[in-house]
Amino acid sequence: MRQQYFGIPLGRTWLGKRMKSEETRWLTDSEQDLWRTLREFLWQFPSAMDRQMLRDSKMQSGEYSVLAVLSETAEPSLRPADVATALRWDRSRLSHLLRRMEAKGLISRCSDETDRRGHQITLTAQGRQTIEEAAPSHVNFVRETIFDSLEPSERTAFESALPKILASLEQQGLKPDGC
Amino acid sequence: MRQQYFGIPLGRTWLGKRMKSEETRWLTDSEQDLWRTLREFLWQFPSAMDRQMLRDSKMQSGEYSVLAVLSETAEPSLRPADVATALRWDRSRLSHLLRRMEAKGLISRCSDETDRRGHQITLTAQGRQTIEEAAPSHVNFVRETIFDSLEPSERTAFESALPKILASLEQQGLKPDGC
DNA sequence: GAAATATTGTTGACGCATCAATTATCTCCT
DNA sequence: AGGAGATAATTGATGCGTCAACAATATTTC
Repeated sequence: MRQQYFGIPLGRTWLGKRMKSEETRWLTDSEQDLWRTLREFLWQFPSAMDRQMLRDSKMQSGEYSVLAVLSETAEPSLRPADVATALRWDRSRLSHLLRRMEAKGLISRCSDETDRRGHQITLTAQGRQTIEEAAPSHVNFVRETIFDSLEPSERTAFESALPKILASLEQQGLKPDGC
Repeated sequence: MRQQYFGIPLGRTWLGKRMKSEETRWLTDSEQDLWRTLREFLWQFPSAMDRQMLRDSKMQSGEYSVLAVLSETAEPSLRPADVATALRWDRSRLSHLLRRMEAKGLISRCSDETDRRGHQITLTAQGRQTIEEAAPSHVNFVRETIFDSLEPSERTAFESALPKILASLEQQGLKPDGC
């Protein structure tokens, strides 16, 4: 049988002397099928969502996320660290994005008087209008591609499985810097 | 109730006159919960996988994919278009990556005599060694984070649900250029 | 209260993905 | 045969994410 490195390596014929097959639990054929599908989903879905948002709202999905966090909070303004925590982003990525969003007029920054290391981020009127206009087509995309595709039992399975996968990611110690 | 733009907009109070609420099927509370979790998964998983591969194999996951396709084929060499089709990538992305991989010595390119527009891509000995060494830790990561987290019923649900989601993405007409 | 340490946020460099434009070659059609 | 259009692959410009390094300010510790 031919080696299968892509889905995930299957064949063991190539295993050299320095590697014992007991050390690795290779994927079965059906596990490989699922992995290939999942990998395609992980690639295609965010890519399609970005394209939809750029087409319909002239926006990147990261900007939408920031606007959403700002619009949902009860506070009049938030600090970058709060937004970063809410989105589980590292601070550097957020800082770059906030600079671009400020240049576009979607948010405004002013210095925080209580903690002068930080800033206060505020949604501008234009920022609020932007997300209000972008929201309907976005929810439409998510509903049509995700929720309309899922049977109730499948949805339940997603609800129970995804948090477990996320928890196992935590254990891997592979988080980015700022989280 | 406060607006929920992130998970996906929930509130309708902000809906202005130019937009009728009937036009958009907003998400319910429990749908929003799932969407937030899915969104985090879509972000965290590829990011953690990239970090694992960079840490353990000094490689980007895209390079792994290309090496895998080349190593799995029965042909001695492939054309870029074949690799692009297998991975569902656009040709431009692949072209840039192949240039970098050739510079690293992972693959070699020579011109195709039967169709002189194209090239033949071949896995070098170093390229084969690289993927063989990278494979065990990669499969380990996938098994520990995905398969060890899934109950049999959840796995079945993923197997039936993901292809349906992918099919609905196709219908959206949001594919990149080269696909 | 002062020094050590932690935290907040920014910046610049770099690698990668994406898009539009381009070149070279092939195929089809008359 | 010859020209129109399709296809293979590359290139350059641009924007974003990541990382390491840094500056400014808070907090902790003794």
